[in-house]
Amino acid sequence: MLFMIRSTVKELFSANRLNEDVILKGWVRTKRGNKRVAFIAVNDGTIIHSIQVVADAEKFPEDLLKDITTGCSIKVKGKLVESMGKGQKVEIHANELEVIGACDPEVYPLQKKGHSFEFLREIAHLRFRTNTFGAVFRIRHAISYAIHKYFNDKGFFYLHTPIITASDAEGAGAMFRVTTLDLDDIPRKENRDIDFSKDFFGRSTNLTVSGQLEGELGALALSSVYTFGPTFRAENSNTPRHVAEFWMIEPEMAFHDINDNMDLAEDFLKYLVKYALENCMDDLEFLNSMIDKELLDRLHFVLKNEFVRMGYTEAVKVLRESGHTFEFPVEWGLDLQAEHERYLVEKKYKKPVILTDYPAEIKSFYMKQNDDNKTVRAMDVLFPKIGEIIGGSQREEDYNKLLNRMREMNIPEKELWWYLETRKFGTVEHSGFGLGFERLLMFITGMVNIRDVIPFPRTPKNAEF
RNA sequence: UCCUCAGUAGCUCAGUUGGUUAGAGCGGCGGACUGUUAAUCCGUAGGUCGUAGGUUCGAGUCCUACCUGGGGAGCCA
Repeated sequence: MLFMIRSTVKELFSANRLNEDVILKGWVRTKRGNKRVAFIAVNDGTIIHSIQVVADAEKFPEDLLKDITTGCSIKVKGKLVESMGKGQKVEIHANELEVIGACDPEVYPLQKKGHSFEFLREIAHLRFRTNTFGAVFRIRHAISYAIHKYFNDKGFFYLHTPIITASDAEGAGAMFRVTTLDLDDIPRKENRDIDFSKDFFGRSTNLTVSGQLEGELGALALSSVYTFGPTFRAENSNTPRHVAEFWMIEPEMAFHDINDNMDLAEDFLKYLVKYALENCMDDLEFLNSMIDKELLDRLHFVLKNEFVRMGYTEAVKVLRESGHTFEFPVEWGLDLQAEHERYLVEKKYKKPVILTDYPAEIKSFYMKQNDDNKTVRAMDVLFPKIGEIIGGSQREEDYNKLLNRMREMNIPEKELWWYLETRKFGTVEHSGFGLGFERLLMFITGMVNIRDVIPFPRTPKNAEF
């Protein structure tokens, strides 16, 4: 054997390489043993499982074995053999060992034992090396891929909507300003207003809070498009379900009404859950055993059951007749509170619920107005434990109705002239929704804090790493 | 932003009505053990008690402000 390439742990466990000489590189999770033999668990992140490397003490200098500590990176050359011990089928009997990068155990923060997620957030640069976060981020990748696959297979086009936007008209939340102005010497107009004509784009700009409006432009030519990109909200939100920078998937479809929209949302979510079950079982089983014993049951349950679909008006009726005492009032015209949504999803129906046809006053200007002149074709998908995972609607395609609504809600029509023009030139019925990628991941992984499903969470007062 | 709980060793926590030298488990280190699985057993080091003020003879403990984190609410994905 003149030349050998490194094998990953995943390959060693899946391919039939028994009794072959192999090279392994990875990071040491634990080392056990005695004077005669050392057992080294090596993980390279390709799979949740670590592989056991067995080193006979007599074959290696004492100092070398001493340097192999939790966290260090090593190269192992040896033979893949059936394990003599219980707990693993195969292991590597080492012939050569080399420490690639040492790791001082006095200061290395990760221990063999479990750590709190709060602590691991403070060492986000190292938490990838834990079983839990390895699993979460492998799943995050798999679901990202599945999203593209789903839409591609359905004939959707991936549309890149802008990250920097000049429109702050949508009202989806507070925005982060993008500027190159000198903050120590801000140019002012005569009336003391900031003179944005001196700014990079010659106008005020922000980070996007949604690609929807631009997505609609694409859909009204390409039929079906989707976006999948970063989204920014400068809200001072401090909850386990909010981050300032997150990833959102926003499909937008021409010739689709609200029912088509709901069908797509349900099919899409189920596809992604199914994809996880079919492709990430190792990681899901780990999460199920260590994080959330009901995770797999819940995933299967969502697949098996149809989502409940009901109108806002009916939901209000159900809540009022429930006999349940709520802290906040339930009354037609008021927005539903978290406790109300939770009652419907977790107590009453015990499955995902899609609510539609909300009062116009509590929803966005672009939603299609119903004939009752009171409600709009909004659609919220509510999930157990997570709450609103999708928000969407059929869009108002009637130019005059849209314009009137914008005036009523003080949306600056001049800034959105391009949005209005699509209703002037060959308008069609269309719909879409926004899925919070991290919220979906919370559901699929069982993680209860959104900061633990995104590699580097951005929250108020925290932009470390 | 509001409500609420918390901050003590590397980690997770205990610390009584304020009282003398602040404890445990885990992890680390040293040793024992012929194949271990979160190994086990013996030994050992390790602390500006979140920060700044204040009350008191005396503060980890009480008070005030601030910082950070958790949970709940709002905003929403």
